[in-house]
Amino acid sequence: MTKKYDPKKVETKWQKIWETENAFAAKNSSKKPKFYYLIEFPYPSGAGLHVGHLRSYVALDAMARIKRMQGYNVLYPIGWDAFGLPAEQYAIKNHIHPAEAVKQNIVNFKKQIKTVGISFDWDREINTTDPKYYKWTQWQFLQFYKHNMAYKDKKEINWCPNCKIGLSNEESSGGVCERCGGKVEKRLKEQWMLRMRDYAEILLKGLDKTEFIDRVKNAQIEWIGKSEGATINFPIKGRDEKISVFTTRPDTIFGATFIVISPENEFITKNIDIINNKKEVWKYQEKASEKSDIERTDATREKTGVLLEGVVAINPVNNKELPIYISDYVLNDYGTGAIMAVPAHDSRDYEFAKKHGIEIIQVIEGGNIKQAAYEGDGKHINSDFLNGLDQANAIAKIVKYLSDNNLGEKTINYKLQDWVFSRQRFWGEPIPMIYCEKCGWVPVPDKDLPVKLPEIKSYAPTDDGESPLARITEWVNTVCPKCGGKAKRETDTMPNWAGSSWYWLRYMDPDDENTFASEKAMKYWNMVDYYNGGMEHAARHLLYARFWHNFLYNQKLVPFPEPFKKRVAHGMILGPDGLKMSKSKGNVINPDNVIEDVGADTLRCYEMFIGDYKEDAAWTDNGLYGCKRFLDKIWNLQNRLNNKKGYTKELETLINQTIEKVTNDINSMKYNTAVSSLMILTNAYDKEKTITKKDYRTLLHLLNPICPHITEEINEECKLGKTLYLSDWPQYDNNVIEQADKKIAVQVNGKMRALIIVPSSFSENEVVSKAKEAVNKYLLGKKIKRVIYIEGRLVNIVVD
RNA sequence: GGGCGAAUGGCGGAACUGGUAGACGCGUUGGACUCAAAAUCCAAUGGUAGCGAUACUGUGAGGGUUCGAUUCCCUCUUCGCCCACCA
Repeated sequence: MTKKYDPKKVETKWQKIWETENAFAAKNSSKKPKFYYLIEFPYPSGAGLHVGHLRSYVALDAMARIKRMQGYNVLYPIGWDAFGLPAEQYAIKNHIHPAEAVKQNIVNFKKQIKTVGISFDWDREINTTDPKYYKWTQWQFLQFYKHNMAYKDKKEINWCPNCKIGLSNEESSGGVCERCGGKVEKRLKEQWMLRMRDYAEILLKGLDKTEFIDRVKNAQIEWIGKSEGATINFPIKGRDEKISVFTTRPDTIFGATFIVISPENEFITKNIDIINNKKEVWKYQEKASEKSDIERTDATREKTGVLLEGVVAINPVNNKELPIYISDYVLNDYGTGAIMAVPAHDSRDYEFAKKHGIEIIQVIEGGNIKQAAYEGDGKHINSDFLNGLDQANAIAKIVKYLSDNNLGEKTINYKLQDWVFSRQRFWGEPIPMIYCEKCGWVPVPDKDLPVKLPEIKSYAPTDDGESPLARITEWVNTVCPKCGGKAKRETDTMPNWAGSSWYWLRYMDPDDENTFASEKAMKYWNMVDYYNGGMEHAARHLLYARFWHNFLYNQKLVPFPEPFKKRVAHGMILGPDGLKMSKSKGNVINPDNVIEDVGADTLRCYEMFIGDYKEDAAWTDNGLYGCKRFLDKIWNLQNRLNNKKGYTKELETLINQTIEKVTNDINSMKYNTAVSSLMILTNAYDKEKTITKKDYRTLLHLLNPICPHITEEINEECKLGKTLYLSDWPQYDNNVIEQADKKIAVQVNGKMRALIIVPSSFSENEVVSKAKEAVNKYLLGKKIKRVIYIEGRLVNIVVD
């Protein structure tokens, strides 16, 4: 009789072995082919590891373990993305330095991950809050600055009065603060910006070099938001002044009946002296600034606006006078912040025109303009030299006309904005800049990096919105590196996204003190082959990371332009109630408890079996226990071993099929069916009185990537062969699969009527005649019109 | 409003490239073991009719293509995600 299965004992034993032997360390040079798996490194929160984290860690762990057994030099690293608000807020509340809180959380996370037996290369562990790491984040920021890619700009930013923090467009989408959920206001503030917009085209084109899943690619394309059109200049009557508008439909210019500019458009301030209804305009501007983005962008809202009295624009193609309105349906940060309104062919302009009683001129045939704007294609009318042309030809002609006459030009626009890179917070990388009254902004010299965060007592932001660093005069006051005079440090810190915008590079060479990663290491590891993360990061993080990397490439600081070859996304693990797990709902599953209860291998197995990896799936304890029974069954097979060599004849085909299926399924992230096929194989073994050592070992080997502890233990205990993780991954014999008897479905008129089993050597005629025999009673008195034969699968007999 | 995706038993989910629908697991029911329970094992399990072999029906709804449709095409419904007054 075998020993009882004690998961804890088994798992601790093997985890210790892997640690002592440093079993999963990647080598920076090797004759083996390389493979780089990357999971999004976690934020080490106080709540501890989540079963959702583990779903992706285990998934890539299984892939990584197979790849190693297939002879690859695999890099599968982990680290900590530890800057950010939660640690800071925890620190404010508990009067503990965020670094201390982070340190404690990391200890806990690490302990938790280790009990799951993920084959991370712990030698390469990194931490974004470690000065040795953020030295290079700062250094890279200075590269942006030195190449004129970082600039300071006083601009309207999204301001969260609650968090007292400036937010990027992305972080305040919907007019709501991403962190606290509060309403976002507009506020002017000097901010460091990165010229991400300059990289819009590169980021778009770069997607061709990747194999991201379509969902992710679309998210990227959507976010970059490229559109082609024209900029057209509308002169102001009686003034040496003009309004530039951006339009994707320059062909409709003869239908323009008014101009709309955004309430923030600088045209207003510049020309305020000639505006007759200043007060009304100011009032509208004030109201607009109070509105949150969510109110402003609610498309169902009525289109309000104010006419600028005393100012008139001229349509450059026909000299028609056009009134100018300000309205908040025009966005200041897209295009030129001004549009030519063509109510006949744009539904928003149509709505506005109807409300304000403005003329509507149809310039394209089609639709019913009395009822709604017509946005489709058609023959141009009322359009002078464009008459008779369709949209594409009219656009080409008008664009040429505009540029020939110096009235405008072809323009490409992107929704993508420059990256607001400043945060008025303590717990982030200090931006390594010094302000000198004499010299202006001066970068901190490389030799003085990193600019470390000081030890301070209070981490709360100041009420005026300055970083808490601004209060530490001994830290702020410094000397100018250029002239040696008195100067002050920048007190803003970097956003949370900074540290995660290059971390995959540091993994390649985590201990290098002279560079962020040596060229040799980067050339060797090259692109991340497989990058797993959540859909919530498919737009922003991925865009920032690609931008950062492409920039470094353009400065010849990294040897390849795109960081990630393949990006895949996992589904969430939901609570047993089918809702997203959250403390407040009390539906959180703690992995520690699960491991205590059933062991890590069962947890791993269940997380892979729970459902389609790409989709969300709800946790059920019963499903977990099902996996426990599966492992118990495998453990108990130890009693069935015989002394025969090779595979059991009756099992040979199934074993070979299972090797093929498991290998392919795990490689294509179909973990649930991989587990399922191993369950089928186990059930087949269970039906046999005895099995051979080779039968058993192959099953264990195939399960090893998903359940590494129990499989190694049995393999060792029963002396089945070499330690599994050091052995070659099983190969299947295709001949065995092909020579197996074939199950053939027999249909009559497309209806399933019988199932026959035929030797693989049977010819078509033999199969068909056997099939006819099997369904004879359905054929009596019928005339066979046709027989369809699909080799190895089915015979369909078509009768009258 | 736009884009993408999804819809299969009581539940999670399988099904290659158009070829046995419901694998595998859970749950449920019946049985074995037990003084009893747990655990384990065996059997059944889409629906309807039938003692039964079996027949019919069945992948959100309706139509189409095909020898054959969960899979392809058209129309519609519902849900999810992402984007959203982007000119």
